Amino acid sequence: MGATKTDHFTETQNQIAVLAKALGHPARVAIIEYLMSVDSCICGDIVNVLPLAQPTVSQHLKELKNAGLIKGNIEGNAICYCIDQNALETLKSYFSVISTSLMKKKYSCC
Amino acid sequence: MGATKTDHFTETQNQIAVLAKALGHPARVAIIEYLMSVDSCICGDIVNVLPLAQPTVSQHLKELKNAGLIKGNIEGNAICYCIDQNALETLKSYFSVISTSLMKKKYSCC
DNA sequence: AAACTATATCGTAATATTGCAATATAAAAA
DNA sequence: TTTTTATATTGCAATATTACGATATAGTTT
Repeated sequence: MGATKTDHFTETQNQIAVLAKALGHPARVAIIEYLMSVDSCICGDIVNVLPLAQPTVSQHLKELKNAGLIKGNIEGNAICYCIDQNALETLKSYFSVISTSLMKKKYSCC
Repeated sequence: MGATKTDHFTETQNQIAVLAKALGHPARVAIIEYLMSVDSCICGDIVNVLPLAQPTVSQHLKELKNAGLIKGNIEGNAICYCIDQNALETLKSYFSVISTSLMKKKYSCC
């Protein structure tokens, strides 16, 4: 069918999946890294940095925004995008907990 | 066209995207969480824990394995799956660096 | 106002994902 | 050896994603 059964999973599982899915494309990872590399949020530029056509980049930005990973403000002519710190913090915490917990267990049967 | 332009991005960008994509479905997040919740790696059970049919679960497991997030060993009748610590460590580090770096910048123009 | 700039949306083709019934495989138990 | 148990594979339908040309929108500059 192709439609994800969202309602069968926990809030957290769905939230992590949404964030992870948004980062499940190298272009979108590249966008985040670019937004990191510039000190403040940046208006424009993003299209010129990526090896993709403008509509494609626009679409990727939309997906990042829908997932809550970035925010965008209209700034006159251009649009100012920047990373949503909360979303990144969520991912950091989630994987920190898992990874740390794994190390404590020293579990390695495979 | 629908085919990701993998070759235009960095090694890291592609690696993170592969791992993130694998976690881009709540069922696969749930699988990781279940593997965490049991102390050692577990043979069987996974199908009974998820609200999905056996072939669907099998497919999700395959994707997690292809992405390098889990490992599987044949254990007689059953198969023993467990989390690949390295992959989780990679994700932890990646998001830690970004999140910490963001906090230092205290960048919040949007 | 006309031209330019930055970004979004529409339409569409190619491909990928999700889900499952049916079936295959292979080890274990009877 | 037949049956049971655990998992994988195949085939297929429904849907989603990726990419981009063409076009729209809206602010800026001239």
